[in-house]
Formats: sequence, structure tokens, C-alpha cells
Amino acid sequence: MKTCKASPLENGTGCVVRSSSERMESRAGCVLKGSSERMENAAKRRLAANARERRRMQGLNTAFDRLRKVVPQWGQDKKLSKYETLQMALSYIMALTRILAEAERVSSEREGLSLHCEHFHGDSYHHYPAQKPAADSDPYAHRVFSYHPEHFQIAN
DNA sequence: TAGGCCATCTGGTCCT
DNA sequence: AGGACCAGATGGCCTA
Repeated sequence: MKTCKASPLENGTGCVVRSSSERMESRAGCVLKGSSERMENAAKRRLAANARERRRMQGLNTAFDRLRKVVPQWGQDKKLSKYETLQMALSYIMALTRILAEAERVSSEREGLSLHCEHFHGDSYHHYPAQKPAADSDPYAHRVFSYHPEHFQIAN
């Protein structure tokens, strides 16, 4: 059982309904008690606004679903709530940003080093240990794949 | 059964 | 004036 929320339109009429649609109809009934054309138009506008709001929220939920698909979910069989999805997205973006910044720092260090080597030893930098395949030499790749949800801090 | 999450309705506010 | 956005209220569903 749900009771109509008190509002300026129906203030204190105390009509009782069961479901959302029933509530809506009942509400319309309450509103249209006077049955004036103006009230009828107001009720129509309200219903249209409700439909728009429903569509808007559906769009929002679609966006949340898309976000859930690109955000890590480590073994979570239950889908993330909206709040968790946002927190996870935030943490994920921050983690990726950190990784990118560190990778850039390392690559610029290497660049500086190679220029230095080139100046003194021409081709010797080709044998520099940093030339190993990225997959096993890059510490960041390892960090990405050892990433666990509990490592994400809830941002305040 | 309580608590969390969600969908929906609603009125207010801001924008076009 | 009408639409978009927002926040509050409410009830349903699900899980521990």
C-alpha cells in the first residue's frame, strides 16, 4: 500500500494506491476532482513529464551499463551498483593516469640516456638492457595485471 | 526482517 | 512555455 505524497496540488487528500501506475491514475483522479480543463491539461503535462523523466533515467542507466562494461570487475559475479561503478571508474582512471605518467617519465629517462650514449659511443646504446621486450621488462605492465579491487581506494 | 539498491513520481529550478 | 535536470519521497525486490 502506498499513500499519495502530499503536494500543493492534492494537499491532504489522502488518496491510497497500490502500484506506481495505480498511484499515477489515482493521483490524476485526485487532481482532476474539480475536473476543470486547466487541471486536465496540468495532469496531461505531468504525465508527459513523468514519461520524459523515465526516458531520461533509462538513458542514464544505459550509460551506467556502458561504464560497467569498461570498468574492471575482478571476479565480481554481482553487478556493481551505480555508486560502486562511479567509484571504480574514478579509481581506474586515476590508476591509469598514474601508470601513464610513470611510463612517460621512464621513456623520457631512456631518451635522455640514449642521447647521452649516442654522443659518446655511437651505436652502443643498442645493447642497453632497457631494450628487452616490453612485456617482461616493463614494471608497469606487471602492475596493471596484478591490480585488485581492494587496491582501489574509495575517493572521498 | 532489516538494509541496500533501484524505479518511479513529483515539484522546484534553470535554461532555451 | 516547455524541456532538462535535480533531489526528495515512496514502495518493490533481493539478500544476508
